[in-house]
Amino acid sequence: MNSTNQQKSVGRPREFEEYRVLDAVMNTFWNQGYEGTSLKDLCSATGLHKGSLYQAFGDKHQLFLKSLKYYMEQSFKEVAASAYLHDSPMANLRSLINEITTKCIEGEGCMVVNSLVEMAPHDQEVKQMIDQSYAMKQRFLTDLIDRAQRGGEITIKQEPDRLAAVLMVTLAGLAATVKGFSNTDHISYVLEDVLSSWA
Amino acid sequence: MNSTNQQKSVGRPREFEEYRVLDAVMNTFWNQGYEGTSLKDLCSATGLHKGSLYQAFGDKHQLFLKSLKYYMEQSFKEVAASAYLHDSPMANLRSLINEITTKCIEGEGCMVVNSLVEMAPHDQEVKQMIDQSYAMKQRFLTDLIDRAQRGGEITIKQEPDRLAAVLMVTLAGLAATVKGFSNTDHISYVLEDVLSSWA
DNA sequence: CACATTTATGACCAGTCGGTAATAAATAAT
DNA sequence: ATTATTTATTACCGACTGGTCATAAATGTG
Repeated sequence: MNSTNQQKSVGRPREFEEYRVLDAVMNTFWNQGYEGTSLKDLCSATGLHKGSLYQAFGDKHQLFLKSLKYYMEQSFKEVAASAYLHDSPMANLRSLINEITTKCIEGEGCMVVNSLVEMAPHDQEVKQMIDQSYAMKQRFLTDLIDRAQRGGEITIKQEPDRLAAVLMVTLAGLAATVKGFSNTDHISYVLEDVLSSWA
Repeated sequence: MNSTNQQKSVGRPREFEEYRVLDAVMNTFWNQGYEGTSLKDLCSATGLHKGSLYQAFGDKHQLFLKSLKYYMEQSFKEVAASAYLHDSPMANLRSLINEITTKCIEGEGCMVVNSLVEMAPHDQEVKQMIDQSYAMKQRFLTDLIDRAQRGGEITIKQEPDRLAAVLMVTLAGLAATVKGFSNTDHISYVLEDVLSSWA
């Protein structure tokens, strides 16, 4: 009901902003992984005591799920805008892919891919969240590719959803590969090379 | 000096075969990760007590490094043979990639990619091991691609090492993506699609 | 003011963590 | 048989794990 931060409710008021805490938690899980992050880590990252964390967000696992959801929403917002800058679908696809690549290199990977690798096989909830996010992104790419194909900007004859799958897998590979490279120059061309092979 | 398992040394003889233990350890780390695996897990996987593990292989981290090295050697041996079956470089490349894809789906991922994602950013030794393995595989692919290009089987005009980088990244992506798919049908065509876009 | 309600804090819990050390057992050398 | 050497087993360690709970503090309400 209260979409703003105004809280007229009874009781002692919160001393933290939820999104800030979620952001700190997200960053910690992002670069330490789930098992590699202790509640102590989360407390020092957020400045909260674990009692407060539990009361506000639930246990470690729920906290992780919420921070992963937060990551998915934020990163999608940040990046999707790049797909509406130009008139040509292919130009939009290129700038979208470029933006993802840049963010991926800056952030030294992607929390979704990290979670996919670490948790998906043993955590049904994480797997489902990633599944949904994957499907949405796949559709997003398929649509762009389809339009680029119809417009003749992509000449390769292959179903749009299969091309989109190639992009999705390559992007996942980028997120993994970036973690082992000090010099990311060589890696930043990979997605461009894939796209240019479709022209 | 003793390349066989014969041990004429003094003292109580070992009751386990080193490679069996390493194999069990490898499998445990492979599908639970480093942080997700406890010494207790390793003991029940190997049937050894932790005292024995420590004496024979060192601490958890050393044990991990040894099992990762074991994985790299074994998996490379298993797969590289596929690249010498045919006369045509492109056919060899295809069967190599197919073999890797199959193994990756069967094993539900790749221990190197898992370790890359989980550990490389915070573990210099793991990072170096992966770096070396990456470089070797990259050269292996570059050589195959170069020959396929000279023979006219690959018509796309792009430096072989850049095409090899595309394959490496896509393979890493496959290893990550496989972890989230119950139905791996859609995913098994991705590498084929990449290769066919080069023809 | 007293009260209900919510949050913040820190003490506390049993269980597990990685790792060590003492001891027992099994072998070869003497 | 005794000894040296290596391995197997077990007990043990302090530190940390995720999680809970009692209490104190801060607010709105009556």
